[in-house]
Amino acid sequence: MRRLTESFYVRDVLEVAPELVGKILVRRFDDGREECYVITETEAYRGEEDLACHASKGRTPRTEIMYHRGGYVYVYLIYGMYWMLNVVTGHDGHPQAVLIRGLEGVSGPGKITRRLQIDKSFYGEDLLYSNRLWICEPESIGSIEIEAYPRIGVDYAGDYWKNLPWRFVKK
DNA sequence: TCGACGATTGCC
DNA sequence: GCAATCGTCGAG
Repeated sequence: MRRLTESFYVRDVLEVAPELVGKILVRRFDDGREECYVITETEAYRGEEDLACHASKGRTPRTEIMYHRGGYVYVYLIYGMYWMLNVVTGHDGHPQAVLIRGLEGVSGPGKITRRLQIDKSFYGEDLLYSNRLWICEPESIGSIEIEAYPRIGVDYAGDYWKNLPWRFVKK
C-alpha cells in the first residue's frame, strides 16, 4: 500500500478530515507484527478561533505540535486515562488537527489507542517517516460515502462551534 | 504550588 | 447516572 505523503496532510483540516475516512491506519509493533485498520470516523479541529480546539488557548507545550506542518501526530491524555490520537494538518503556523474517532472494528477514540498501544511517546511522531505508525491509501479505489455530524463532547465551546458538522463518518 | 476540568469509557 | 484518574493550564 502507498503511504500518504506530505501534500496530503498540508491542506486545510476541513479537506483532510473527511478524506482520512476510508484510509488505512497501519501500526507496526516492536515484534515486527503489523496491523491495518480502515479509518471510519474523524473530527476536525481548526485554528485558535475554534473554541473546541485545544489551540484556542494559544501555543503551549501541549499544543505546540499542532502549529507544525501537517503529517505529525498529536497525542494527549483525557480524563486521566485515555490517550487521543490526532493527525496534524495544514501549513506551518496554522494549528489544526484531526481526531481519529473510529476504526473498522474499533469504535471510540480511547479504545483505538488502547488497541494500538499508542501513548504519550507518539507525541510528535512523523507519519511520513515513522516505522511504527503511518497511514496508507487503500488498494481498492472505490468511492466512499461519508456523512457529516456535529463533534462529540464539545458543549463547552458554545452553540456555534459545537454545532458545526465537523465530524465525518463512513456510511 | 493548588485546584478545576476534560475531544471517554464502562459499570451501577 | 456517575466514578475513575492525572496532565494541563490558569489563578494566586
